[in-house]
Amino acid sequence: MNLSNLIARALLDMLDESGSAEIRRNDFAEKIGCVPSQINYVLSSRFTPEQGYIVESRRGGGGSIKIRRISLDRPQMIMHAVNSIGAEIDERTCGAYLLNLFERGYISGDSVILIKAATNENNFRFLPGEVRDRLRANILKQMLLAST
Amino acid sequence: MNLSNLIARALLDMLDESGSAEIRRNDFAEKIGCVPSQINYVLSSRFTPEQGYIVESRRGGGGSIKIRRISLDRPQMIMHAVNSIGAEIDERTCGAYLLNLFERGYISGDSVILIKAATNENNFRFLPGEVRDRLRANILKQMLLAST
DNA sequence: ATACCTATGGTCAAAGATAGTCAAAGTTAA
DNA sequence: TTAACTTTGACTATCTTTGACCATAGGTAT
Repeated sequence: MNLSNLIARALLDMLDESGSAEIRRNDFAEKIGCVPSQINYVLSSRFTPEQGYIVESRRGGGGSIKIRRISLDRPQMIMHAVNSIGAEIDERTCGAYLLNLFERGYISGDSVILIKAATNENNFRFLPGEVRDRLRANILKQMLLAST
Repeated sequence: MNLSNLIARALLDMLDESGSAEIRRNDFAEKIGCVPSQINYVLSSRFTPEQGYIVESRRGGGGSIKIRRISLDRPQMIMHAVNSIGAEIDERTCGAYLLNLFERGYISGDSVILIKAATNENNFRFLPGEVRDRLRANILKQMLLAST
């Protein structure tokens, strides 16, 4: 494992906790065991806006580097959908959500097919009716959040 | 036996274990006893997509070459997997199936992510333990059959 | 206020570490 | 004999690591 990957991994760990991370370049470099400028290299090669991150920094005494995951258009839309789904959803409504997201270009056709397969009522037939829609909501939300 | 066949044989041996192999070109060439570029020759003459392989590589420090076998009989393989899954499957075993199918090139990385999201134990927490693995097996099988 | 000092982070180019390409030379099989 | 396949190495492309030098913010002495 090369140094840059190590650094990226460490930053990712910090980001996982809250979606943002703040470091002091020199301290962090020393902890990792690299020259400070390598932190810049990693940031510019693996934490670009294209890759979904915003990096801000301040120089001088008390300076630091802040990294945030940004919400592109799509992630925001997905989050909005997930939040609006609620605790239960029936198969019909689930299909409507998927069609809508697909038509607006937020999820791929392949994803729709897979999600429909996962949320199909047939998978749940052996379960009591009361829990099926709740289960479907859980699965749907998880899959939307995971979809590319 | 010429060098290229030797190299191909060595790669095939590595691939047999999991359907994928990773080498560092220079090290591997030295072990075999050939110039590094000959590895490229072997890859481009014997590990093409037409022959059922995907080759990916990365240059620079820490770089490497990855080789994956893809399948020419995906439908059969998927059916075989579906049939061997049985009525119940736990999350761990489910992950193993997915990793195996992915490494052999039967399903895409995107599909793996979606299927894992759908079969995650967290989705089932509110259900009694006895039904979770049965439910997971249903969903997994449906999704495998639906996956591209 | 001004000048200076110190503590940060930023930039860039060179060196290092891999892998890729291509064409010439060698070998083999039809 | 000749066309296809193999082997080699010089040159190229990409990614990583390092360090010298630059820029900026805040504090301190005058």
